[in-house]
This record gives sequence, C-alpha cells and structure tokens, in this order.
Amino acid sequence: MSKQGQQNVSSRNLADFLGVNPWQIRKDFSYFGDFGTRGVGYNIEKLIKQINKILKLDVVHKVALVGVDNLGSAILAYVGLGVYGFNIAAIFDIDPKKIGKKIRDITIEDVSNLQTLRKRKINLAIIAVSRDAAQQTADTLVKAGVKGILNFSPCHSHITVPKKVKVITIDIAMDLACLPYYISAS
Amino acid sequence: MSKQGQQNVSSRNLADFLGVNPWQIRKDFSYFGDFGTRGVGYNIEKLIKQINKILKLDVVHKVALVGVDNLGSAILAYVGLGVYGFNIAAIFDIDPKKIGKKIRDITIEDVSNLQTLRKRKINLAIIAVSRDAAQQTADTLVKAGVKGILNFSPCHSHITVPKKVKVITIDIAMDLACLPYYISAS
DNA sequence: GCATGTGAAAATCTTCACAGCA
DNA sequence: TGCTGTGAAGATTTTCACATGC
Repeated sequence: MSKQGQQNVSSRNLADFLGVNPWQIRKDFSYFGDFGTRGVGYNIEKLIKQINKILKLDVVHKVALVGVDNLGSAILAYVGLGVYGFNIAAIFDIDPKKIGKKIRDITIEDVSNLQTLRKRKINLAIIAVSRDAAQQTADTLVKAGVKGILNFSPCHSHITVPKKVKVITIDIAMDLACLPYYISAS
Repeated sequence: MSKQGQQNVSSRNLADFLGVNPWQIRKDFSYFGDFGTRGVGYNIEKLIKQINKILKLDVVHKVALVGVDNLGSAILAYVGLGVYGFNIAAIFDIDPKKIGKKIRDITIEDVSNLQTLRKRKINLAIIAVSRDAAQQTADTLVKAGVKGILNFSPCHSHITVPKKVKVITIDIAMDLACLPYYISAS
C-alpha cells in the first residue's frame, strides 16, 4: 500500500486483506498504543514504523547461515537481499570443497570459525545443516553468543538450548503433514 | 521411543520431552478418545496409530512438487523418502532445460501437465516457484482438483484460493523476522 | 500405588457495542 | 459522518484436583 502511494488505511481494509475482523486489528494495535486517528484510520508510513519498532525490526540485524546446501541456497535467495532488514553477514559450511568460495560476495568459512561470531557482533543464525549435525551446531552457536536461531532440522530431532536462547523451528515435512487433516474435514 | 523398543510412555514423559505440562497432554488426548491405561500409561505403538489416524496420516498421500529450484531440491531431500507417509509422485517446472530430467526416478514435467493431477489422484501440492508465479500456480492447482497446498511464497504475496482448499504458507523471511522480538525481550 | 480421564475453576482470548474524537 | 479505542460480555483454553481403574 505504501508503494502504491496510499496515505491511510482503515482497520476494515487491513481486516479484509488478512481475512479477520476489523476489531481484532484495532484490539491488537491497542495493546501497543494508539496508532490511528479517529474518523481517518492509520497513517501507513507511521504504522509501518510503529510495527517495525515493536518487532525490533527497526535496525539491521546481522545473520549467520550455517550449511549452504540446496536449502541454504534457497534461504539466501529468500532472505538474501535485505527483506525485513536482515543482512546475511557470514556463511559457514563443513565441506572443504565449498570453503573459500563466494556467494553474493560472502566467502564461505569453515564451521570452526563459528566462534568468531561474538567478536563480529552476529547474534542471529540459521541452521540448515543435516539433522545429525543440528544439535552440535546449535551448541557451538550458543557458545559463540548467538541469541536467536532459525532451525530447519526436523522438530523430532529436538534441539536443546539454554532458555535465554530463542529457537524457531521450521519443519517442512511436519507442515506438510498438517494438510491431510484439513482436506478430509471438508 | 518406539525404535528404542519402549512399550509404554506416561503423560509426564511426553510432557517433559515437549516442555509442557502432563495434564495438557492428557486433556488433548481425551478430546479424541481414551488412549491410555490407568496406572500404566500409553502403549507407544497404539498411540502412534491413533494419532496417525486422527491426523489422517494412516494412508500414503501423493504429493506434487511444483518448482524444482534450490528450494524444491531441498524439499525433496526433506520430504522425499516417505516421512509421515508422503510420496512425491510428480515434479513440475517451467524451465525447458529441466523438463525431462529425472530426480529420484521421477521425470520432471512441464507445468502445462498440471491439469493431469486430478486423473492421477494427486490432491496435495507444494508450491516452490517464484513469488510472481505463485498465484497463477495456485489457480492451476485448484482447477486440477488439488485440495491442500504447502506454499513457500512470501505471505505478503497473498495466495487466494476457494475456501474449500487448505493452504499452509511457510514464509522463511517472516519466521526469521520473529526472532529479534524475542531476543530483545530477554 | 500409580497414572489416566474429567468436571470445575481460573485465566486468557475473542467478540461486541458504543463512547470519543477528527 | 466515519473510524478508532476500549470496557464488558461471551467463548475458549488452560490449569487443577481428584475420582476412576489397572
């Protein structure tokens, strides 16, 4: 909407777009403050800024990618160029054939370099390694000061981390496994 | 646990493993029936069967993969070999260079063949195409009788389908975007 | 004794109706 | 008049305590 030059948006507009009720939008916003103007709606630019601030997306975050297989490459393509203000600042792999090569001007490093993340002020990481290496990778990342992990290993492989570290797991097979339940219900 | 030869598991065991309370486990199960034995716990084999039945994972589901880029290849590696009883039964792409090649004994077909899905009794699909092609792909899939879609295009590209069709969207960049909120809270 | 299954209480989330303000 | 912000009502979910059965 911002790109289309719109100035304001109402809770009804947003609700229709998302498929929810207008009062859900308003109630949710109200927990964080008064963003709108009565009779007018929400100023789009201001709203974007407010939400980015709430979600802490108002600064650029450096991210390390561990594992640059097919999945790692796909992630780079998706997250690569600054969506939501992320900056893939380092890439690691265990495969000697890949180490030293460059992807998008970033040199692939050996996983033994992971310990340098703290010094480089990188505290987010994406785990795209094989399921067997996932826990070990997580341990190393935590030791290197990483505070948030996006984990692509299957959820039953059960990554354990100290609870000050936030892990979000994307388990592709499990998401697929949700579909049959819904399609049979209809 | 089953693979380790265990016979029974208690709600406490399951709860500890998942990081929730035992009574949450029991209450949830109780909505679907009486699976356990008082004083003993749940028979693991029987429990697996019951849950698979509830989730409709007790039969093999055929799945079509559309788009066999890096992401598509990664998905094949993850879902490829029968996890949760899925069977990747067809692969489609738009790139003439890929069409006709084989991956895991499956010949890559042109997307114009998507209409054959109904005849082949494939009613689940994975969309791993570029964001611009996502809606069009979804439309074609729906027309071909697909009832459930796992969609990897960004959620703001906003796939629209008839509501009898279930779509689950995995938006990698958005999941990553959740992390900063949690790490700053600690 | 031990662990499930469940009604009831407590907490939370959703919906609504309308006051308040541009 | 139009749309936000919000207290209160309604619905749902979570927690708990204990009766039930092996």
